[in-house]
Amino acid sequence: MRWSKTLIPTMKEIPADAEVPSHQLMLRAGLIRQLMAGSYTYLPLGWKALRKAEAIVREEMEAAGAIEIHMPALQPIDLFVRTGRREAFGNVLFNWKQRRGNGESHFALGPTHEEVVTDLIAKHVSSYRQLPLNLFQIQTKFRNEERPRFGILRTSEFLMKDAYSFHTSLESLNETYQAMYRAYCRIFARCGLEYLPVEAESGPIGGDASHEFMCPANNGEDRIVHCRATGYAANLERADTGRTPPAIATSADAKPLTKLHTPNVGSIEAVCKFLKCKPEKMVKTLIYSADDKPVAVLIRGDHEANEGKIRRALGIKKLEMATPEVILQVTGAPVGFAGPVGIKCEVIADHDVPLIVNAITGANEGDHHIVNVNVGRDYSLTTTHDLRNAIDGDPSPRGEGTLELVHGIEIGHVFKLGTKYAVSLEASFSDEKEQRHPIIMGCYGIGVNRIIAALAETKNDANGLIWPLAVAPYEVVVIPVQEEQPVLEAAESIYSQLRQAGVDVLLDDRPQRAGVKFKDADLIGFPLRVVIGGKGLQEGLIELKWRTDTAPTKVPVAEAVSSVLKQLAERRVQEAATVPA
RNA sequence: CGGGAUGUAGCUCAGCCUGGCUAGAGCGCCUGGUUUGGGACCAGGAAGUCGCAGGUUCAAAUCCUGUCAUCCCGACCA
Repeated sequence: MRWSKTLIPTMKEIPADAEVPSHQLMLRAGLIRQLMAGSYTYLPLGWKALRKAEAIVREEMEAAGAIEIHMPALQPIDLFVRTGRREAFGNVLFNWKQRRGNGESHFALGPTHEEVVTDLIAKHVSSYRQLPLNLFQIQTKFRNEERPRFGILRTSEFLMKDAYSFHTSLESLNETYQAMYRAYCRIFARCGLEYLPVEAESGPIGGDASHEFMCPANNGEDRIVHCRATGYAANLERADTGRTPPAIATSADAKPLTKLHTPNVGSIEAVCKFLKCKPEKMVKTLIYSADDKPVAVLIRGDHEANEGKIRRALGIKKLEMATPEVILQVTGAPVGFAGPVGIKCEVIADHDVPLIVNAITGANEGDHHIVNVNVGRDYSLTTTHDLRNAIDGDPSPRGEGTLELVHGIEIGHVFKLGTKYAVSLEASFSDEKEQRHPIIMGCYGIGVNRIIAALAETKNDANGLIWPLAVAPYEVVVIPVQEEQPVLEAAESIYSQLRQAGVDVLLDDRPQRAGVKFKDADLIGFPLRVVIGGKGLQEGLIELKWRTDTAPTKVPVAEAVSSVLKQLAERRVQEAATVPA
């Protein structure tokens, strides 16, 4: 392609609306333009990169045994009603009624396709002989995000690869799950992304039923926990800590219990300010309603409670914050003054709570707190649990090393669904003995746009983007640096030979000064730059420079094309070396 | 949906507080010339319903009310 024949609107200045690096750089490099909040046009360069990522995804899915189909984005709302997801999605589901014939139809735009694909299978698969089956598509998804954000990191319309597998047994599901997991690792590695598979909140099956693939990035929306020593990685919601129950004993330094008047001072923050103390000296007493029974959960003042862990520790299903009436009933005080001393309900505590010597807690009396609260003397615990979110420096659950909290961009998710959709949409199979069973499912998603966004976010320097060869909008840019005949002819010749050799090459044929072309090439981040200039030509040399290198190498004009081909081949081998088997 | 900020040329912004000339600058764009290896220079030029609507006023980019849009924080996110 010739630069003068395509549309590459680069920008010198940073658009005021763009805050995160990927958004700024993709706009400046002329990859995308915004239409409205959460909707972006992919310009030629952005579209090329996206399509290359899409092609890699497709290749690996097919290699892993998935079969491509294409389902409609336009769907009947009825399917979502049947699975209960009309409620679950709420306003996120784009849906509207429209006249059709004499009646009115209620449509939805697909936010994902579990319903459509399960309906398809329900109608066309009835025997165990037809399973397992793994279907995928690469298609635009629509979600009415309450708040689109960060350029193309969170949009209301995005390209998703979604795969759905169907099985007669958990063993078969696990086999496909593993195959998808491996395919995902290969996809992200081939795209040149740093990625971390993390344990995510489990689905209905439990255990290791769900993994998210995260790209560590400062501006990622997700928080993940990672242990470098053991490789343990998990979503913050899910992450265990390696802490163990401490000895529960009253400290020798325990001071006398004292009640203080703290008028209208309810929150941890307010109490700390009022009593001039640190949050880690406080015990947060959260009153929950656990399967409709009140429970007090004790957490250190500076920690965050983790409701999933609380639910598991109590062995219950339904957990919600107690109402003010229930709180008044068990504590005798309004919200904000609960404490473990003399409380009238079951109490469970996080491991760190009994370690606080002379703690500060609510007094179970309006407008009062008590200080110098100590376990054993003032309240009792028989054991403790892991009930809070992990923090930096916690021990790893795998026994060695410490946890580190990092931000990540979610680029993929693999999930064991079980029979949830099969049951509600009546997808079942007959086994060898003519017994009917619901089909067991798995689902596997990749945000294709997010591959590009995550690359832009993490692979850049002060001059611009740095693309890996595999998804770069063009692999090579050829730059004639003067408007002189011999220079232009040499550039044209190298360009057409590279094209014939199958290289994805762009010729910067704009009548611009060298500086402008160099700045643009760096900003866009073409992996390899070929520069043809008057001085060099007189010596019979042209320049090759990788975006990742600081200095160019010079090669004879006659060897220009073969050198480029050789170096590209070498780079491809290098990039391939990072891809797991 | 709660809180905050911003809307003036394709981009970045000034002007607004304290109303008053034909609404400005830099970049980009067009024409001509000089230049030509890291975002050149000179001369000339095109480009704006000052987000939109209403109000106050002799007079509104500027003041008031409403509204729309965008961005950020939070809530939400199968």
